[in-house]
Amino acid sequence: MSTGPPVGLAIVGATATGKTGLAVAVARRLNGEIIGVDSRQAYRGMEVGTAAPDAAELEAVPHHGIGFLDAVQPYSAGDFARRAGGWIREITGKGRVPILAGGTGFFLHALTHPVFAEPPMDPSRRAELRGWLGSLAVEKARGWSERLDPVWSGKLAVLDRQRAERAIEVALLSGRPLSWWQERAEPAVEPVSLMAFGMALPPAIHRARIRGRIERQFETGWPAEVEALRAAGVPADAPAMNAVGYREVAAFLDGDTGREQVIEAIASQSWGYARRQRTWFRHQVPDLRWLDATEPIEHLAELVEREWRRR
RNA sequence: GGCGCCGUGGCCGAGUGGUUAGGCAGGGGCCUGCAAAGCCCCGUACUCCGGUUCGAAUCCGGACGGCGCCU
Repeated sequence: MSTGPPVGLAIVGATATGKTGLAVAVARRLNGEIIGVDSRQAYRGMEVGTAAPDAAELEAVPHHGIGFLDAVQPYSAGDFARRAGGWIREITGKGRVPILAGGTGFFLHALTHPVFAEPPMDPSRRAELRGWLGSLAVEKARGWSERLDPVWSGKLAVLDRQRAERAIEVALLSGRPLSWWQERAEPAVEPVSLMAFGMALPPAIHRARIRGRIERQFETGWPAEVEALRAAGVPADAPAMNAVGYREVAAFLDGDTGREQVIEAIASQSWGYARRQRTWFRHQVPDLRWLDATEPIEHLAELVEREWRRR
């Protein structure tokens, strides 16, 4: 992946393919530490719903990037890349092996193919701008984006709202179009080279695992977790709250939908997410070595260990 | 056995002589800081066999299947 000898391992794949377990097993063999590449497990108080590493796993191997943010704090690809860069240096400095594990492909990408160093943008102006943009019709936003940054706006087959707004924001707040920054600005971090493995599962088995996991999550306190987040005053539109299932569990708590129905809905959401992940890894991570995730974890860990040592 | 109603793509469901309904499910894809997010694309189906017609999923007849009622 990227140029140069790999400084660490990456274990990626769609949800519920067993990344966490494999990462821990590999870390034990290689004297490694794990860096969570997960935009939602990064939040505190969402352990159950995001299927974050459990206490035993956290104790067995040092983890970074897991459960360290409040639900209201934003977490972006750039944030991740900067932090991960630091964690990697720290781990490597101890003579240990960094193992990047998780399903947020874009975050990993921001590390191997760094995003540009973003100029500072006034937060209050930004908030104000966002408010205004939110009230715009998509076509309007698209129009502004095209005017402020025709280069960027012409790149995508279809300019969606999120990206149009981003282009407008950067152009207005930084004084330069997004495409300018992308082309000329310094990268946010030094590119990192990793040896990447992907966990793959046949569809039927994968679906069954997803389904089973959701049921387990319900049994191990997902509803209570959502209850606690609400009690803590976390608003429904907090950055962390659009994680798969949280809205559904909230509806369940309110008595709007039955348990079976909610589980069904979450399974369907998760499957859609898993598909997007698969597509991403398939196309965005070159030299990804696919692993048959139906194999026993220790067997896979041994395989990864061998590959790593041979590097 | 008789009478009536119905038979649309994986499912649901409009249409009723000549344009791709639509929804769900499923699949493929995009992605330079909201990424567990956001977004794009993909199915010519009408139970079967005859007939009427320039033309039928749509009309007529029959077969088969389902449902209901009757004897």
